[in-house]
Amino acid sequence: MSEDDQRPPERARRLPRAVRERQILDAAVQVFSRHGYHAASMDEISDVAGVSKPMIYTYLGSKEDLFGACIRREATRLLEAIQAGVKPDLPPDMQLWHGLRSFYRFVAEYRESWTVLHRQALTVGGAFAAEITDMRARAIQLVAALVVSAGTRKGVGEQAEFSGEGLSAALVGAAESLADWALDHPDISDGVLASWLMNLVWLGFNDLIEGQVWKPSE
Amino acid sequence: MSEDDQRPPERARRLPRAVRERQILDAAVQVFSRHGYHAASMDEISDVAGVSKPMIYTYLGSKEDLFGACIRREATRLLEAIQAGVKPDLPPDMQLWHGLRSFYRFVAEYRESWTVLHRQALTVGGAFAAEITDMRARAIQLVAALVVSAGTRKGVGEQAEFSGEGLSAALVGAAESLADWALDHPDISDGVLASWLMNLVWLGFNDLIEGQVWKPSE
DNA sequence: CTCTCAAGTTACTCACCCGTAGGCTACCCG
DNA sequence: CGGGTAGCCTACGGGTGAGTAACTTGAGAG
Repeated sequence: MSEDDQRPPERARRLPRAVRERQILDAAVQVFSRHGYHAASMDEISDVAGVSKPMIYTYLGSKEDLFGACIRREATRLLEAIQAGVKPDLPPDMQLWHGLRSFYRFVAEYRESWTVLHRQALTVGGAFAAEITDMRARAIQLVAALVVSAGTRKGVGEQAEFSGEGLSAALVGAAESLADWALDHPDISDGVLASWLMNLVWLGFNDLIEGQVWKPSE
Repeated sequence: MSEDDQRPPERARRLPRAVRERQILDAAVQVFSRHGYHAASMDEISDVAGVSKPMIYTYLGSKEDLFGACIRREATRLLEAIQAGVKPDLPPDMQLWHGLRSFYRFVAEYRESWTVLHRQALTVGGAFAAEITDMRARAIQLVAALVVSAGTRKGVGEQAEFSGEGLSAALVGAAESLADWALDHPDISDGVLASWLMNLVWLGFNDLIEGQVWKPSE
């Protein structure tokens, strides 16, 4: 084949460091999201990245360092995507709605990022788990701020039936779970997903701060 | 030490197979819940179980078999715990409430079981992930049945703002997430946790089937 | 008392995979 | 043109952990 003389240098060529680093991180996110931290091998990552293994070590450091770099990049992306969608001067419910829409848009577009952050990051243990847990805690407190803001606006404080933090944890969990569900139902738009959640949660929450309470009827 | 002559046979002794199998499974759940599937080593499990490694292989098979046995035992326990608490002839909301209470009671009592099922099982991939996903799907459909039952009772079918399956996925996620949160707040009783969720979700859901709808206000 | 079989162990093999040593080649600058 | 440096690779060391072979010991049956 005379083409073979022309084509073989197709792979690799010399590229600047920054580009390689991005390729490696992309490959790493992909492989980590598929297999999880421990089952992912550096060989596979280097293979997917189209680069030899020592490149990874010289550019990004050890496996743990690499995973950390993935986590941080994807976490930053997610947070920026959400913050870009939120409008701080709207009322709490509209803020929440816009945040949710941005969130679902992100998950749909970067599902591997979401998988790594949501499922795999916790299984490593140690520093990363703490980092992720921390980020999630910040998200919860952000939501809690909205909830409490809406609550005090109506003159309701902490009560037996009402724990801002607990409810926010539940709400964030509901959002995450619905995100997972949506991965299997790509035809549902982010607006619809956000609306479902608003209807489920915000209406119930509104009742609560209006003084209406559900009690076991027995 | 003359006691050493009496005490050394304290570890191990000869025990019937069934007892050893339980010890091994207990140890495996403990270790898997701490480290996850891949990071857990058979040596550590055998050590915790107070048994040598070949015992595990003769009784429970390979590492994957062992993990499967753990998953199945804990999943069965969880389902039985929930079913034991539920009263089928009550109205939907009360059924849900009792189910939730049993669930939170189980999580508090067997937190390692919950960790293995919720966090670790999905990271193995392949058959187990499918099994767990399946079980979770059954839970969601069970909840969906309750939700739809309550909905049709009031004469509401599927609408744009209303997908029984989606809402149930969100609800189950909220319950799971609140369970994780509750692990860090052991002073909150299962009744309170269940009540929070009922207030958040059921009230909102009630509004929904009454025709009240949240809409973006812009 | 001894024969047999289940309970249990030590000590090994083998594969996999993280991390690195050392060398090669293209591009740039004087 | 010739060095220097940044991009890039092949090939290996070494450690860890799954799974096994082959041995030992106790307890009950005849």
